[in-house]
Amino acid sequence: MKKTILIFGSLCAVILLLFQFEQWSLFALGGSENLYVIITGTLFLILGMLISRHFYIKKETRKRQVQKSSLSDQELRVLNLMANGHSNKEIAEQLFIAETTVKSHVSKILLKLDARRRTEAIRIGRDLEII
Amino acid sequence: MKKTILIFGSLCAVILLLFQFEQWSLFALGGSENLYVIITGTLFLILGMLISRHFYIKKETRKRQVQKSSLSDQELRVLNLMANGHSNKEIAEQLFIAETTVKSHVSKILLKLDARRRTEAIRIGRDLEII
DNA sequence: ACTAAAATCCTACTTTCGTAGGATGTCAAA
DNA sequence: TTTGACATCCTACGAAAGTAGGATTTTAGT
Repeated sequence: MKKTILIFGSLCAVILLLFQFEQWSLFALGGSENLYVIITGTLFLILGMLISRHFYIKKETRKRQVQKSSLSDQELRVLNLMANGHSNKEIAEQLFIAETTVKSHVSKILLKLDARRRTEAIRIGRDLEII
Repeated sequence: MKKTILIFGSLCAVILLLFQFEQWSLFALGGSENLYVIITGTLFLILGMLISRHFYIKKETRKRQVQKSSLSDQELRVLNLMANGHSNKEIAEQLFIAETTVKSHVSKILLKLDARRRTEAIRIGRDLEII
């Protein structure tokens, strides 16, 4: 939120500066209106692109709401390995535990995240940004 | 390719029209340079946003064409539904095809992406930015 | 028109995943 | 001390997922 306000404030400042520059250029450039128009237009063009870009980037990274999920540390580790495409067996090997234990963890993850499949759990985990 | 040329041509036409409008407004608005500047700037602003937007969209669609070289349209649809956590049965229902067909598609996806599990295929798809 | 790829469907089979329902041990808070 | 969450492991079963090896029909490119 604060970041948004800062960026918006900066943009307003830039706009004001541009207007200042225009007023100055009115005297400086005198009668050559064409050049003046081109410069002003170009500046606004750049500004427009920056603003557009800003909103596009915002749109992509808008889901920043990190919900503290009820997953334990180990469950989170399992979920991450799952999301990396590992099988229960592989996860067991990497965490030095039995495959049955991994299954227990997975079942609890599905329960806690209200998912019916590991792929759904992964999607939910991504949505909650806990992966 | 032809589409690109058409879009680019259209943009050039728009720019030329804008310049035309500027020349006209020089006479029409007379001494009120401030209003003139604001209008011109705004038009360029909009143009800048449109151009920027155009390139952003292009950037996204360019990645989509990388995918087309490997995965077919339907396979891509299946992969996306998979990534959303759907089962083969659910995917079949959503695409109005048989579950066996979905299995065929999934097998080909795994082959093409060199994955051994659907979760791995999802991860690879994300890495390749085709999801 | 011919051809290659895509899309559709199938049977039969193996493997992996997920559930149900336990048991045991640790460790921290009430 | 009791309670509860966490972590570990198990058997047995059913449900998905994935493989192998077909077949047919559309669709798009040369």
